[in-house]
Amino acid sequence: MAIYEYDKSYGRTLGIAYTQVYRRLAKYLKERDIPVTPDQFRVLTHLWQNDSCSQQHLAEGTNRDRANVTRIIDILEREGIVERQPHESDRRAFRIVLTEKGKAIEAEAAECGRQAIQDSLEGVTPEELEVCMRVLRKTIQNLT
Amino acid sequence: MAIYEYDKSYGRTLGIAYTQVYRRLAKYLKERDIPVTPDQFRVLTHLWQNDSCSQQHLAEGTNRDRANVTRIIDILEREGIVERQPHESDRRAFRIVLTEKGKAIEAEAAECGRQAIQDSLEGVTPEELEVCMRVLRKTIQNLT
DNA sequence: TTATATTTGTTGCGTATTCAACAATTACAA
DNA sequence: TTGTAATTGTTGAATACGCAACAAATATAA
Repeated sequence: MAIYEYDKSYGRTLGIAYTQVYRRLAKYLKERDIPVTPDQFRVLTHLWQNDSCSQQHLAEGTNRDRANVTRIIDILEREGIVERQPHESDRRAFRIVLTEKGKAIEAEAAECGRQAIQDSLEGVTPEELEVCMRVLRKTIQNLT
Repeated sequence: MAIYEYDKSYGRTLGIAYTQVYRRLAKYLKERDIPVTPDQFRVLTHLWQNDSCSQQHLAEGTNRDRANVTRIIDILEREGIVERQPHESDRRAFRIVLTEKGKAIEAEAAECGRQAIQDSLEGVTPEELEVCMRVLRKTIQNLT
């Protein structure tokens, strides 16, 4: 069997590219003293676009499981960034709402995200990016 | 400010695509009763191509830090898949070597990897994949 | 209405990840 | 050669992730 170059495979390249973007985002957030990790950022983006949704909804929207969301909300709540409020009609669920602090963070945190992505795409043409995004979306679709 | 669609960004799409491939690989490994996680798989691929290297070398080759490699090697050693052997000329370092079991796993595990990638790329043309890989490599280069 | 199934969130467990600090060893410069 | 760097691996702490099991609440079927 010919040697398979694992480290040049699609899966590996994808993994390393993602990790690098993740670390860059973490770096920018830390530099600006925004007390949020990239994973928490992911949950927050969903809330910025969709405030006061349930943890279940957050889990679906961030491609994670409920247990995970429980713990991330625990931390965000401890940091005073979100609050758990009772759901009006379903006593199993919470409504996760942004606090003022949580809302105030958005502009700067979003700038970190934009900057990380901009860094990562330097020298890439819009056409190349379009094809790349299409492939990534296709991958997601194929595996979902 | 216009609403920024975080969930359609390059960073998010990259993250979700990677997670999906990761989960698919985990699924295939589990189905075949290969006692290795995708993260351990990553370390193993490096050893299959480059046996008996140091943990530092493994960390560089897998885009992780040394602490991480220490713990993954702990697990792989406990599972009887690799062994720590003393380095001939540097008493700080180990040589990580595959056991027979570690070598025997390769064929089947590699098949899991290939299958996961094949699943993820169904319907993607070679030309599209080429562009996508170029963008991903560029991202890695930009952020390294 | 009542019994059963499903949904929502939580918790335990094992693994993964980064950061910072540390000891032992090695490399290097004065 | 001796004192200072740097390197290698380890550990602790905090966060993250997926899976399985669980209780409480809700939905649904008999």
